[in-house]
Amino acid sequence: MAPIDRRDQERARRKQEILQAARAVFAESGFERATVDAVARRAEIGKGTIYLYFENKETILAELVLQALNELVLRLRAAADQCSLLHPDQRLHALADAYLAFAQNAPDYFRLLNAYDHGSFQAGISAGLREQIVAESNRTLELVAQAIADGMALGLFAPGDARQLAGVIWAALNGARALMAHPVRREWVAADATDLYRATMTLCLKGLTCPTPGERSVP
Amino acid sequence: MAPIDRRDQERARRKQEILQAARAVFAESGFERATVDAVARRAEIGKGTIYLYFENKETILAELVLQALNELVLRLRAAADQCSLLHPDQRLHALADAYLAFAQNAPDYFRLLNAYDHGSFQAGISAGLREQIVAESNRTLELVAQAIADGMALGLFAPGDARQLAGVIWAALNGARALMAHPVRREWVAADATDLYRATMTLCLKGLTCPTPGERSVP
Amino acid sequence: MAPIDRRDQERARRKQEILQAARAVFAESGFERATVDAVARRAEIGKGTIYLYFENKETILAELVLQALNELVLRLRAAADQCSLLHPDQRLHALADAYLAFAQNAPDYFRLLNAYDHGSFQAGISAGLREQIVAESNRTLELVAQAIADGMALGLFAPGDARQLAGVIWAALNGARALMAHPVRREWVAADATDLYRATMTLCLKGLTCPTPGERSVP
Amino acid sequence: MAPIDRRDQERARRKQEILQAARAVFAESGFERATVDAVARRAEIGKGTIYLYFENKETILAELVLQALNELVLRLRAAADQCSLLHPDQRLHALADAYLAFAQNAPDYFRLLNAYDHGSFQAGISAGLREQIVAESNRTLELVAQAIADGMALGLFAPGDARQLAGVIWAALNGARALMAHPVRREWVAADATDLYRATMTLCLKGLTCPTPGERSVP
DNA sequence: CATGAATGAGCATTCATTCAT
DNA sequence: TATGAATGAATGCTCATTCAT
Repeated sequence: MAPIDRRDQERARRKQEILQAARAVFAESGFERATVDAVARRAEIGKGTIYLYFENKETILAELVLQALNELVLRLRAAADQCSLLHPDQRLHALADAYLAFAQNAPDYFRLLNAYDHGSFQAGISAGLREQIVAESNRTLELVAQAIADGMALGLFAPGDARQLAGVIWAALNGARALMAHPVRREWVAADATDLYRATMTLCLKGLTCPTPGERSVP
Repeated sequence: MAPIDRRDQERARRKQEILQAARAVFAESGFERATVDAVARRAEIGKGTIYLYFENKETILAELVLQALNELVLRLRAAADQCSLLHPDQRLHALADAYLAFAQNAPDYFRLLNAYDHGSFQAGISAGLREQIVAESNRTLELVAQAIADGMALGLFAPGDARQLAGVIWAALNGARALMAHPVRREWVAADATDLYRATMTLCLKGLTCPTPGERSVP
Repeated sequence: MAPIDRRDQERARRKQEILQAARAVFAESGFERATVDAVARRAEIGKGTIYLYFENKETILAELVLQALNELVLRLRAAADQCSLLHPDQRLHALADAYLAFAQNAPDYFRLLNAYDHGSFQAGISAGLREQIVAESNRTLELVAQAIADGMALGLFAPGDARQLAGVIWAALNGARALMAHPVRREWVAADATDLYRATMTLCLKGLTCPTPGERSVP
Repeated sequence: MAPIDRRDQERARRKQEILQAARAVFAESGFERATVDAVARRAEIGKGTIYLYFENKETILAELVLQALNELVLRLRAAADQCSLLHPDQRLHALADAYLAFAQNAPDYFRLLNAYDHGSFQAGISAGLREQIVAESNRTLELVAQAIADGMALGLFAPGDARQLAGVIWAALNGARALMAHPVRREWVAADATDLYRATMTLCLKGLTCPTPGERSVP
């Protein structure tokens, strides 16, 4: 291993350390309230060091978001692949479950995704990074759209605009998750978060599904 | 009218002026970036005066949120009342439309609702105010739940947990709106925001509806 | 005296206090090294207060420079007026002496003038302020040019471009002052600063003067 | 050539490379704003390496200043030598022209000289270096003083303190150059920089010169 | 010798909140 | 009651210098 390799590796490791520290700090205090100082303290490095690895506070967030999206897409793809031969219903359920699992297992990443979606970070983030995030973000929707399109092709789902329906379903899942993230509303609904989430997917699938020919053609 | 009344009235009017100024300023710059100074300038009063009417910058937000919720509930109730005798399907569609209309006609209030939901404002807001907000917020869900319960009672919707389903539907609508608020995703979905929103409600209703007896009992 | 007047007066007084504190601090450490904190401490006020009176650190410098120039022009004009009826030679000597006196009595102001001339403060200073400074700065040269023009009109000085000669003389005086400001060079020249300064003016005047007709036409 | 010599040579070359890089960077951004990082990048070496060759950022400036002075003295001496047999008037003109040429051909060096004169770099620069700079700086004045002394000895200039007059003339030239370096004042004077500079020298020489005996003793 | 990663003091500026008038 | 001047803690970011490799 050449020394250059070692140095690059070391550099990448350090960057990861900072990112993980930032992930924790941002999750704790929210991006706006979090300070670079706090990130540095968490990473046990000097404040200036952070600026050797990142242009900006905002760039740290963006890189974290990209990382989160990578992880999410990975999980979604794994779920989709595993169910590629099954009924699209099941594939969609699997995608929904993977999404929920991600939100539950990596809640830090999840908050970050939301924070990035909400805030307006046009300045400070390089165009390339922004594009990567958009691309990766779209990939999640594409996996859902593919499952729907497959279902339509098989005549299991009523024909329609797969992308639009993917949007609807993804939005519904997201909404359900957001709803249940609020303790107050969770209390009002008086249901388990996972149950409500599953109910959402079930409801959507019921709306999506073609009445089966067998049920229709009563002699 | 006693002088005390007059004074109270004056005081209430002043408070409203500040709130409306804050509403405009918060909408323009976002809550975090908005400054109390800007609110005072907008309201054409002294900065210190604001603190005679509000404990905090956060309290201003909270009172605005309460106002926004009041307005929303008013609209939703109006929509529900107008459709109280019609098919619950139509009542739910009317609620959804009223919600969307609110988001479009009072975008300032809407941003505020989201900002409040997102931020973590535990400190600085009095418990009483927080409770009022929670109560008013729940009222929106109750209207939806009522429509669903009525539909179930009439045998039009499959029996189930009305609150849970209200949560699901409300969440789906909210998710749809949030999805289409993002230019990037709107582009990907390639659909009109209102269309997707309606499609969401339609999908949910399809999932909710009992197959009609008439359709079933084919002789 | 209306309260508004009093408030304005108070405000102006405060501004002056800050300016005088800044004058001292800038003179001590130089503009670049001086910190706003130090100015605040010197003025015995909070750091934020400074920004109620000035946009910028640079604006403080600019206002000080304007003040310095006002003072300088005042002194030069007084000197010129007092000698308006005498020989232009004497008026120019008076202007030079006034300039030197200013440099010696208000050395803080003088350093500031130099600092401003040297630094590049395009940003941060309002256009209006910049223009005022330029105008006031030119006024000093105009007084010199006027004296020269008068001397030419009287046939005492050889005819020529009064503005150019004013530039030459002013530059020479300035150079002399700058030279003697350096201890090292003062030592080398081994002359009193004031003597060298006067010698400069004398030399210039000798170069300027027309040989008097009476001395030439010896029968 | 011993290996030690080679090493010394190599070291000197390296030092020169750094100095030339610093010269460019300082000229571009000014000494205060320039960063050691930028110098290192320009010199295509590591940042730490610079500190193997120089104690300080300030020392780099000082060594550059010494180099600039060496170059200036070289040029002045060449000009003086070439005119050593001519009328002292011409020698002084030649010195002035050489000075102006230096300012125009090596503006980087010139800015550095001014920056050094202006800033207060007592700390950080070794006493020895400071002394060298003083010595070399004085050498320029000595060349002027010599020309004046020669003129006095020949009876061409009125007798007087040659050093003092050298100071006056040098200061005048310097002032003229500084005046014309300012766009605003150049505009006011409405003259070509070189013309004004020459006019300054001419004026000084006129003030210096003895009325020629032939002109006086008209019978 | 050469490197460049790491450091942390330092800076200009902002802003929610207080309080004397 | 209304005001707005005053405050100072807090923030993101820079950069000369050091030091382990």
